[in-house]
Amino acid sequence: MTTKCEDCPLRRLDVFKEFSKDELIFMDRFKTGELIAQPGTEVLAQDASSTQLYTALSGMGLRHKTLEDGSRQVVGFVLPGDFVGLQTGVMDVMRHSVEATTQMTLCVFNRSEIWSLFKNQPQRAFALTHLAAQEESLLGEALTAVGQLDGMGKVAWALHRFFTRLTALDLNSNGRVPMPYRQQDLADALGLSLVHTNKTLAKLRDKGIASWSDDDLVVHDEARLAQLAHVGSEEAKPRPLI
Amino acid sequence: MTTKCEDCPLRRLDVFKEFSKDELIFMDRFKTGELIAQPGTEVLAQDASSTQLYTALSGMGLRHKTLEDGSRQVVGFVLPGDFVGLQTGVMDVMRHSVEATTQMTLCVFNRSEIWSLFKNQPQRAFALTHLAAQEESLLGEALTAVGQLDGMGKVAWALHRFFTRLTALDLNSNGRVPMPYRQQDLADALGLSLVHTNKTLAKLRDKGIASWSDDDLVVHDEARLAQLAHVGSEEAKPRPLI
DNA sequence: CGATTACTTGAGGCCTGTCAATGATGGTGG
DNA sequence: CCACCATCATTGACAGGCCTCAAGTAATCG
Repeated sequence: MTTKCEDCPLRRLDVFKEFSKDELIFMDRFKTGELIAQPGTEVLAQDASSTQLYTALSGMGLRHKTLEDGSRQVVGFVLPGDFVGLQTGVMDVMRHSVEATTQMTLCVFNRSEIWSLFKNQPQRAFALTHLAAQEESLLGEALTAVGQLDGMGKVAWALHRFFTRLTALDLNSNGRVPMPYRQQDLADALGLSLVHTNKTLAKLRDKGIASWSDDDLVVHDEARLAQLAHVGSEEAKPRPLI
Repeated sequence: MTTKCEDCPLRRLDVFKEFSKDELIFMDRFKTGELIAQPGTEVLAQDASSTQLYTALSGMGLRHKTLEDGSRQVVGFVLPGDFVGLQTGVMDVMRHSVEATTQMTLCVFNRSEIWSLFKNQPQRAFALTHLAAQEESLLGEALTAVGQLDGMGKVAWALHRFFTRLTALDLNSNGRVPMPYRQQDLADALGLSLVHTNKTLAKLRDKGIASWSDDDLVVHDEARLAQLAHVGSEEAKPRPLI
């Protein structure tokens, strides 16, 4: 038994734009099922094409690229509401892998239906493009953090962004959000070594700014964290959900 | 007197997908004029919205983000055929600035017409999304290079990617392509200091692999450059032009 | 011809990577 | 129930790649 789009819990969050009645009906036909991905499972593979596209409904994962020498760049964290598979949807192949770090539930769409979305549901097509632009924006921020900040800045940036995104998803309870990743994942996202990432996290913990352990991130001083991350305080604008 | 889309020189290049007769007619109505941007001019400003979107017709520029402490991250180089303004088109504001480094000619579109594109020209809307996905892919590669490679690798990656893109645009004459940027621009793109970038370029020159001076990049040993950049040899697939 | 911009080169120091060892936890099989 | 193993987090020591500071050259411009 799968969730009907009408009953989708994500849809009610303020971060997501509202659906018209029409859109809801279309989405319900567009959605062909649900996929349960176990932790460690690869949902989409780099350099491969897929006939299916997904929207994360619950659980978390990450996007990463692997170089031939074995090093790995984490290019993003997949949270509920994120669309995955855009690249295979419009360009044939994925340029990065997507893997589940916790158990994930994903809404499944057929790639072959993408065209009908553009042809019959311009609003939904626009939403898809909006998400693509948003993803581009996110990657630009990540590139800026990795390129311009020092170790402390990078780690602070990542924790702050994560905290903000999770808070928008209403997963923040008293300054605590779930963060079910390994330190190695964060290190690979920031271009830092595992050791240095670990020591930097220890500093943030000792200073009483933020502490991350046992899959939970607790932020004690958000202002200080934002300052270290060199980010202002922008509220999240509503984005589409697909 | 502006170029008609039918006569657009870019359209004939193999990198770009072909237009249908219908699309050509639509694009000609969609295009409202041309903008000549002088070197150093800002075409689109970070955190601002614009009523106009552009496709670069000739000349080169760059996209960059500026932090409040003055440091700058170059998030991309704008070449002929590149669409700029997607973010302001679908999300209101730009998250980076776009500036011309040479004189540029840009095709101008009205942002308000974007919706008619989605409503009446699903093929063109799809093309736009394709470009967005491509841009995301490019940023993912840049992030991987900046995050995982050492100084030599980063510089080699940038030169290789630049050389490949310019070659696809048929701007390669005997292993020489125009590269009208400052070393500081490259440094800001790679998260390296100007000094270190300069010394790394000198090494590549001394080894006879590639030399960049006087706004021209000459690649003498593409295979070695690709190896240093940790990239395989993938041919460029045709992409849409808007 | 002074001022400005960009490129080049050397010297010194620190941030960050690498190596290595230890602890903590959880799963597994005897 | 307890060795055994695998994974992940933690900490110290050391080295090196890259940054910063600084000075000098070359080219362009008003």
